[in-house]
Amino acid sequence: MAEQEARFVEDLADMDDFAQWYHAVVRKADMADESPVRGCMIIKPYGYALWEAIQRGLDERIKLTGHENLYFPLFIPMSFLQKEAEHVEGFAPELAVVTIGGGEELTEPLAVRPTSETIIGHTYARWVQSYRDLPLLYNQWANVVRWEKRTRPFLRTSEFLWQEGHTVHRTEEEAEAETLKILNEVYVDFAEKELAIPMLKGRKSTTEKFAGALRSYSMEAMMGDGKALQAGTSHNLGQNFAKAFDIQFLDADGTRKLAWTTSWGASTRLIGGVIMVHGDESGLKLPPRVAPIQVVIVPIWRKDEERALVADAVAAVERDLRAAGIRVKSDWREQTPGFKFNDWELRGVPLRLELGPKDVQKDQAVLVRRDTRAKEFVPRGELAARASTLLTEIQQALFDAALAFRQRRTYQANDFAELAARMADRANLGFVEAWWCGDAQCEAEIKARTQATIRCLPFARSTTATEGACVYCGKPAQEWAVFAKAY
RNA sequence: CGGGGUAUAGCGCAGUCUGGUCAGCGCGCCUGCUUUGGGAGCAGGAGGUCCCCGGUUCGAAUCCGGGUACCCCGACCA
Repeated sequence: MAEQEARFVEDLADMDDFAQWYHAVVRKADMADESPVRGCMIIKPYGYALWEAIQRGLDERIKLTGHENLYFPLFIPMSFLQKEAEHVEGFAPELAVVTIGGGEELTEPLAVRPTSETIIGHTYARWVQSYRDLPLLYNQWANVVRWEKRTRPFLRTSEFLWQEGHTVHRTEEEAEAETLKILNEVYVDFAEKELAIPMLKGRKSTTEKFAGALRSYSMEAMMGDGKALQAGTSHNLGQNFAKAFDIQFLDADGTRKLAWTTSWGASTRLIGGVIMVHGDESGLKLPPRVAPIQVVIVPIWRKDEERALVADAVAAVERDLRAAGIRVKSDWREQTPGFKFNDWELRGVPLRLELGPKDVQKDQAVLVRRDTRAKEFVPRGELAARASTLLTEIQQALFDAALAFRQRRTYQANDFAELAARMADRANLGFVEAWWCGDAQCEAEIKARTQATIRCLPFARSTTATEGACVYCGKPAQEWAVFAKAY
């Protein structure tokens, strides 16, 4: 028995080997499967249900902030990508290109979209005539393809699912406001409230910004191994794409003006984030608000009469919970309760409800939290209310735990030696805040020597000083930067 | 794309060095009985182009050549 248990959890127990643990969770929790195509994954129902929850949460916010959904084609003429110099340089190395269609060589190769700024820019140029047409606030849910050198399930796949928003504005201020609104009111709000992942918000350094953007902003999350995950980006594209695709409008003053555009995206990578932020040695821990199953009912019985008795009680409880808006599932598989307990913990279901003959007798049920494993006996009539309360508490507890972890693993460095030491301490890896002179050279050398990149120049600084010495060169610096190793 | 590792049943593996009763084990799966409040037991059973293509040989999971995919470490990126 002990041996079996050891064998069952062997891959998960060793969280020190985080990469191994991650792969094991993805597979054992039935989130995804491998595909025959390099770098592409099959998202299984349980993983896809989580993605659907993410889509719902983001889509709702995207629409609340005034955007509409539409859809552009998968293929983009190669010439479109070449119109914005920085953009093509950034994406050319990872393009998949179609050269044959219907058995015949195409006159112009078609890129499988790595992102849609170009084809959308081309189209927006026709849609925008007057300042009265602005702003254009559109979003699309799509798949994109980037031929990545190294892939990992959810975190980096050759094909991935995402939403990409593309907007056009009359003024620079309006475009900047849009960019920040998306970051704050859509991405961070969703990630923190629904995924229970605390986010660090900030601006990207020039090196790290989107290819073709004027300024990029991102939200960065700390994973369980202390590495950073860029979880959502919002770009102020300035007039770069408007110039490249000739998006102009006649303004109220009678002059033709170049428009200002933005783009922003969040992807299936968020699923990887949920796994790596909340998971533990028993597997996944899903935030209740996005968990495909919020309460799993494990019925317990010995004899047939008991089973019938329990079945009635389970059906009634299931109805109650469903009526309270809780996503519930009863597990009637022919397995022992112990097996099911472990199985659902592995899948990260926030609350387990045990119901056996003894409970039917006492008109109660047992509720067990996934996060703390705290167990309580609850009278039948109070189950739905208590479950709702617990789900809310778990949601908050997951966020609090993640925030506490990030705070514990966030350091400051005064000089390069301190920064390097932090990045070398694998067991306590995390974010390091430090002054940076703004020189890309310093940024590059830090990266070469420590693997750490500037995740962002955070909006909220943990120092009141406005100036310091660059962590690398020691020269006067005004930028407060967050360094980390990243996925 | 460089360096390292791996590919044998759904999963995890042994066998490969030294070619020939070598198609094996555990878990899982199916059937039956007994079980069921923290990963059940016994009995019987099903399941494999040994990743693919080519070569060497009387004979290849095993040796040689070439692919493909996955994992790890880098460089590149949501």
